[in-house]
Amino acid sequence: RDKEKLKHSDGSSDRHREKHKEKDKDKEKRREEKVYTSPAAIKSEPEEDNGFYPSPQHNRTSKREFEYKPKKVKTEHDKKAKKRKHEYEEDEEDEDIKPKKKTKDKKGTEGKKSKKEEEEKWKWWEEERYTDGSKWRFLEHKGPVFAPPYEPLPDKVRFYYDGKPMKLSAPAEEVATFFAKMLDHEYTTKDIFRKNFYKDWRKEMTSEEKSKITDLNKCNFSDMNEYFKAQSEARKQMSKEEKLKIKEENERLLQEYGFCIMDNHKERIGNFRIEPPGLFRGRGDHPKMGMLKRRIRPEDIIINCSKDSKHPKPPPGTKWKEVRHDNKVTWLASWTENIQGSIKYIMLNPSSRIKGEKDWQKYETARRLKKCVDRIRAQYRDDWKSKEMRIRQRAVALYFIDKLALRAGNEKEEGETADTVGCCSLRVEHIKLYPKLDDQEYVVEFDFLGKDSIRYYNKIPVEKRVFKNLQLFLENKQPEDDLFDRLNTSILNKHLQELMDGLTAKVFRTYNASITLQQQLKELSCSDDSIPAKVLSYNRANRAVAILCNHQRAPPKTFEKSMQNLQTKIDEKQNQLSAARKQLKAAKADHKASHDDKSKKAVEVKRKAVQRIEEQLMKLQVQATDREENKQIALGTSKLNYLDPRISVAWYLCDTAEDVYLCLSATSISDCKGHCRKKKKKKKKDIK
DNA sequence: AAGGTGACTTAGCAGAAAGGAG
DNA sequence: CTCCTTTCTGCTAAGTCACCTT
Repeated sequence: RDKEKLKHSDGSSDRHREKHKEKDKDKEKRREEKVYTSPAAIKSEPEEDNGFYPSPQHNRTSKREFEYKPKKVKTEHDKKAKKRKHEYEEDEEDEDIKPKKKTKDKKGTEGKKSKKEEEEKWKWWEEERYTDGSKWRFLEHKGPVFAPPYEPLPDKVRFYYDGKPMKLSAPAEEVATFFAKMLDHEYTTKDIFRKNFYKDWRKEMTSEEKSKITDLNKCNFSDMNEYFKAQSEARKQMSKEEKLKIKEENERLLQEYGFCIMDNHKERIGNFRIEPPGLFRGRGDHPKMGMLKRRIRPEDIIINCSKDSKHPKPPPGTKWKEVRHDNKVTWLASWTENIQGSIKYIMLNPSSRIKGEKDWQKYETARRLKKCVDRIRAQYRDDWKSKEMRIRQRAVALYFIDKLALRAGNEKEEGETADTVGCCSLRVEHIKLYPKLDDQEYVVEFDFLGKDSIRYYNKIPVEKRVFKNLQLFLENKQPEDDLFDRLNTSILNKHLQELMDGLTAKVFRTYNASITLQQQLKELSCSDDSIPAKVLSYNRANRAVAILCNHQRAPPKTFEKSMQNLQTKIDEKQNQLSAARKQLKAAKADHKASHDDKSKKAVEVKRKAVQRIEEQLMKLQVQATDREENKQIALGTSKLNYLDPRISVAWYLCDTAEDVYLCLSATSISDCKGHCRKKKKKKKKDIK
């Protein structure tokens, strides 16, 4: 039955629903009597492979409530919840969210915890999505939290110009403190940073200050810097009570401003605090580093909420720039930032329905790509032979995106941002061709800065046709010319859209990341591995993905030290082990001599001890390996954005590939539980 | 087609919080 | 309980991509 549903689901998704709008509306009317709208059965088709990362399945059993009654968030909702049918779930979970109430009396961490549980209980994935492009029907929130106002420095903290103390006006002083706080950072030694800072700082000075201060090199911020260091030290030394007070205040703020109501549900907001003013810190060689990021006022903020909601109030004596009611977007508030002139948004937390749906959709698109990726690959290989240059370029670029998981590479405005590239924006200078390199033929060397100015360096052998094409693309070009001069992301994505509905360049990254995890897990792990071995296998699989996607990190500052510590522990353990082994040997000898019960028991005891220490040693060694391999690799990003969680859950929960297959056609843990009942209990609590 | 804009996802880093050893 | 290490979270920059205008 699952498979039947599975076939129906996402392939037809929005378009299908669009066509059947009328029918949908009709169903909506009948919602009262019939909650369970099961899709028509469609012939099942055997899956062609081992079932990893299979086709999608939707298991939506109820519709979103369209008529919103603000006053009745909980009650109405609860009634509806009861009507829903969840065939797999356990009773304890058959409850929808009930905003607070039972948590109100308990406070602090307790309250937080149970709130989380409540949110988990709303199974938005079992409800219908909007099909008309709207994102919500009702939205109410309290608006953003502004950065605290500037507090002038105490008089004893001095700024010196040309060796003489100088009292700055509040606006100039504030900007000076931004610089003073960063004194230890190497940013402040960079020319561009200093130049940009100085230029913007002058704008904040009084005319008197402007005429006095003419050279940044004569400014001495070190007294201010000391002061801030002392402050942060004092913060660390605060008493427990003081710390608790701050924590409570933060919690209060979170409770008041950190949530909104969207369509009957209380949802966590992602970033409800407005970014405080400061000096812009771009990544890499950014031409705007050091510029002043100005303070955002209520007059800069556009509020978005529903008409029939209680509108957020601007702070006393201020007004919003605008209040609008646009339910085609998901943001609650926005403002225009002054460095790049781009818009910043306040949006919901990833735990929210609106983010979760999008995330799910992303993986469903990747699953659809899996079904037709062979066809697409065959096509681009064919296109390498095209008579048309633009098609060859498109095909080679797509090959890179697919094989190397490169980003699309939009054009960017020169001089506005750091000079970074992606696939379509690669320049001649970023690749080198080697007809022969060591024992390999047709090797391409990539060396360029990608997103966040992270270096991508890779040497890979490519097919002869690709190589020849690259040679062709390079003909008569200068190093700074575009490699793909007949291609850009919009051309590429238009082409991809024709190959598969919803296909864009980034889908290849998602797909290849997830499929790599799956293959690696299968390859690296063994069902009866110990837990530490499983952890290592998982991390290695995760690492393979991170390497594919070039997710790097600066080695942690304490890396060497913590590695040494671990090595010390390993050495100690090894000593322990050899001591234990000696004792075992002695006990054995003793037993051989006496053959009595007592000595036999002693042997057993020693044997157990050896075994235990061996296990501990192994655990430490695994940890060391893991950490060493992870030195410069960031696993978090792929975990968060590229790996379909169903793959991990299925792998963890199941002992055989067959189990994994079954679990992957499930859409929820409760489905999975049905397949792997035995393992469920033991592992359930670990799975968070 | 070119260029600009808006909305949304993806990214690494710093500091906070949690965990664990002594 | 304290102190240090490790892990998690918040922050916000930097991408992608659709859509609009000219």
